[in-house]
Amino acid sequence: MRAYSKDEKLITTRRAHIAECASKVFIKKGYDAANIPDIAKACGMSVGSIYRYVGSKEDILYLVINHGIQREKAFVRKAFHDTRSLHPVEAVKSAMSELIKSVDEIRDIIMFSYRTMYLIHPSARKDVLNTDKAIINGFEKLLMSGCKKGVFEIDNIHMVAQTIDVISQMWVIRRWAFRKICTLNEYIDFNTNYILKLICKEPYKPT
Amino acid sequence: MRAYSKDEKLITTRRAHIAECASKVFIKKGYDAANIPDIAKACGMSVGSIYRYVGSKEDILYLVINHGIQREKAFVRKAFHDTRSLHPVEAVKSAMSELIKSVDEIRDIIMFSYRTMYLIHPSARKDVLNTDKAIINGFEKLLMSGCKKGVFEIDNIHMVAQTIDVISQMWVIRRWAFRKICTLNEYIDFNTNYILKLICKEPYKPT
Amino acid sequence: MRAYSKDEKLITTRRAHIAECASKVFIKKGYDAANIPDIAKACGMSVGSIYRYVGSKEDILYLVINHGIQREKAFVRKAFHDTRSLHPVEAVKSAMSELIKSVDEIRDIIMFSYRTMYLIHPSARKDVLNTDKAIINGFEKLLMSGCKKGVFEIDNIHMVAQTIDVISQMWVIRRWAFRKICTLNEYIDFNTNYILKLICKEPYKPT
Amino acid sequence: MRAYSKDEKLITTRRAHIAECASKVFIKKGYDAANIPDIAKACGMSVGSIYRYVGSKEDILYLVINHGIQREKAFVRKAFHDTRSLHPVEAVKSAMSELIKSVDEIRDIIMFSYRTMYLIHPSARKDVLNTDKAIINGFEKLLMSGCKKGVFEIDNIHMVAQTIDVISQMWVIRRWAFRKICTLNEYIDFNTNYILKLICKEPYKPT
DNA sequence: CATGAATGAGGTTTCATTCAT
DNA sequence: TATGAATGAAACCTCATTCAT
Repeated sequence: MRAYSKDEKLITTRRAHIAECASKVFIKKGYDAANIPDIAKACGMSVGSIYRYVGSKEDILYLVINHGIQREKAFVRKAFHDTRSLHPVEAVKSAMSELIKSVDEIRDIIMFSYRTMYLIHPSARKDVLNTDKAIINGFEKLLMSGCKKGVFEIDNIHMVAQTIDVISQMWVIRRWAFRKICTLNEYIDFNTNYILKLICKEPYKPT
Repeated sequence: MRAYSKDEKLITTRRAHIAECASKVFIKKGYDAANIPDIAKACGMSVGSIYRYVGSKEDILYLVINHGIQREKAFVRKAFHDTRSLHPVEAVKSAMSELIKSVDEIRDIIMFSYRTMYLIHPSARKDVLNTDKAIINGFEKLLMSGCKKGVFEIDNIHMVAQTIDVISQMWVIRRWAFRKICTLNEYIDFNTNYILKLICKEPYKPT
Repeated sequence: MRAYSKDEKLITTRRAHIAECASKVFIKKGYDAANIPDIAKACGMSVGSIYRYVGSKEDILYLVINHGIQREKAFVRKAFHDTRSLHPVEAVKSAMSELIKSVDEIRDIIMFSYRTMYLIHPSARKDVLNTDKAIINGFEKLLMSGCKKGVFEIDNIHMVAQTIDVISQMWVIRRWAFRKICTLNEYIDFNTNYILKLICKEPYKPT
Repeated sequence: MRAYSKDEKLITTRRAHIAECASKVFIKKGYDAANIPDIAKACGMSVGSIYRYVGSKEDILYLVINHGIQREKAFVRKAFHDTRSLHPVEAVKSAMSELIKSVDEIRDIIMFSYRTMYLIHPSARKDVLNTDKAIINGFEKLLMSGCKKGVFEIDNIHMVAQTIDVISQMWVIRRWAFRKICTLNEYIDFNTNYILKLICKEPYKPT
C-alpha cells in the first residue's frame, strides 16, 4: 500500500483513523456508492490528506476490512481466554456464547466484508478469509482437550469446529430470518445444545 | 419495470435472455464493475435494444436475481418431489442431498445474489429473502411427518428446518474452506448424519 | 421535404394529419422533449409510417409551424373580408377586433412557433416570418383607403400597420401579464381606441 | 442550486463566468443543441469543473437567464436615473429612448430568454417574468407625476405603462422586420411621439 | 403500404485522483 | 503537511432513424 507520507507512526495513526471512519460510510452507503469526499468528511480530513496515507479507494476498503478483522480477532482471543480452567462442556458453551455475542456486536462490518471482500485484490483477500482460522483452531483445541479427557467423542474434529464457526457466522448473515423466531440467547442455547448433543459421550450434568 | 416494446411475449423472451446472459457478466465482474455495453455484448444485443426491455441497470440486476431464484425454486421442488413415499429418515437424507447438490450447481448466482441483494429496492428484495421459505417449509413438513410416525423427536421443528437450510447455504458461502477438508459428498454425509443424530428417536438402520 | 410514398394525394392527407396531431405534442412538451414514438402515437400511426411521409423530425416541425400559419392566414382573410363596405373607423375596429380574437384562439401554436422557429432551416423560416405580411398589408389598405376618404391622417402608414400587427402578437406573447389587468375585450377596446386616436383627423362619432 | 465547492466567493465568481460564457453558446446554438463540453470549452474550464459550481444543465440555463435579467435591470435603473429633474414630456422621451437603446444592446440574450424561459422550473421562471415590473413601475411613476403636474391626461396609467414596455420588447422581437423600414432612432422617435400624442393634454413645445 | 424492433452515436453527469498553493 | 479545485474518462441512458417482415 503506497503512502506519500514518510512518518511511519503518523501513517499508522491516520490509517487507523481512516479505517474507523470510512467503515461507517461504507456500511451505510456500500463501497461503490461511497465517494472519497464523503469519506474525507467523515474522517475530518481533506481529500488530499487521505491520499497521503492511502494509495487508492481500494486501499481504504482494505483498511476497513482489516479493521473489522482486528476487532473480530480481539473478540476471539477474549472468548477463548477464560476457558482453560473450565470443564470441557462449559468451555465450549462459554466460547460459543462469547463468540456469537461478539459477532453480533460487529455484525454490520462483518456483513459489509462478506459482500465486498471479492472486490479487493486476491492477495489481500487471503487475510480476510483466514480470519476464521483462529476461531476454528480455538475450538479444535477445546474439542481435542475434551476428547482427551474422555468427555467428547468426535470423528472429525475439524468439521465440527468449522460447523461451530459457521453457526456464529450464520447469526450475522441470516439475522433477519432468525430474529423472527428467536432471540440471540435462544439462538445461542439451541445451537450450543445442538453441538454438545453431537459430541458428548454422555449427557452432561453440571454440578 | 418499464418496457418500450408492446409485444408481451417478446418482452418475456428477451428479458429471460438478458437475465441469462447478464448473470454471467455480473458474476464475473460484479454489479458495479459490469457496464451496459459489456452486458449488451454478452446478450448479442445493442445497448439500445437492452433498454427496450428494461428501464435501468437496476432492473437488469432484478432480472438476474429473479432468474436465480426461479432456478433455485425449480431445484427445491425437484428435491422434495420424490420424498413422499420414503421412510422419514431416507426422505430427509434424499432431500438434503438433492438440495445441497442443487445449490452447488448454481452457487455462483447464489453468491452474487447474497452480495448484491442489498442494492435492489426493498420491495423487490423481499422476493429474494422469501426464497428460503420454500426450503424451510419443505423440511418442516418432512420433519413433522417423521414426528407423527414416531421416528423423529424434535423440540423446535422450525429451528431445525432453518438449520438444514443454513447447512445448504454454508456449502455455497464457505465452499472455498470446506473443499480443503472434504468433498461435496462427504459434506453431505457429515451434515445429514449430524441432523439425523439430532432428531432421530433411535439410530436408524436401513433394511 | 423527402417522402418515400409516391401517392401525392396520400402524402398531402397524411402530412396534414401529422401536422394536426404533432402540434398537440409539441405544444405540450416542446420540440426537443417530444419524441417520435410519442408523435406517432398521437397520430395513430407507427413510427415507420411517419417516416414514409416525412424525412426527419425537423420536417414535422416545419409541418406544424406551417399548419399554424395556414390557420392564422385563414383567420386573417376572414378578418378583412367584411370590412369593405364599412366606414374606415369601423373597418379598422372590426379588423383589429377579429384579428386579436383569432390569435387568441390559436395562441398556443403561435407561442410554440415563436419559440421554435429558429430551429428550422433559414430557407423554411422565411415563410414563417412572412406571415405577418398579410396582416400588415391588409391594414395598410384599410388605412390608405381611410386616408383617401379624408378620415385618417397618417405620416407613416407602414409603421402604423406594423404597430397594429404588434398589438395583436403582444396579446399572445404577454397574455400572462395582460390577463392580470384586463379582459380580452378590454385589451381590444383600449388598443383600438389608442390607434384610432393616433390616426383620426377628428374624433369619430358613429351615427 | 448545488455546488461542491465550499468557497462562497469562488462559487459566485465562477458562476458569473459560466453565465457570461454559456450565454454566447446558448444564444448561438440554442439550449438543447448546446452541449456541456461546448459550454465548458467556452468557459475555459473542464466539464468536471463546471459541475463543481452547477448541479445540472438546467442550472446553467437559470444562471444565463438571470445574468440577462441583471444586465437589463441595471439598464433600467440607469434609464430612469436622470429623469427626475426633467419636464414630464422630456422625462418620458428620455426614459423610452434609453430603454429601447438598452434592450437593443442585449437583444440576443433577451430573445433567448423569451424562447427558453418555459424550460426552467416555474418557481425560477417567476423571476424572469417579474423583470418587466421594474420597467412598468418606472413609467407609471413618470406618468403619474406628469398627470399631477397637469401635463398628461391618462385614463388607465398601468395600461399605458405596459404598452411602453411592449414597445421596447417589440424592437427586440421584431427587429428583423422593423430594420427594413426604419433605423433604431426612427423607431424610437415614432413610438415616443405616438405615446406622447396619446397622453399629452396639449401638444408640447420645447422652449 | 404498414409496422415496430433494432441500432449506436451522443447526451448529461459522476468521481477517483492529482497537484498547485 | 494540508488543502480542495481541477481534471477527463467513463458511466448510464435516450431517441432519431432504418429496414426486415
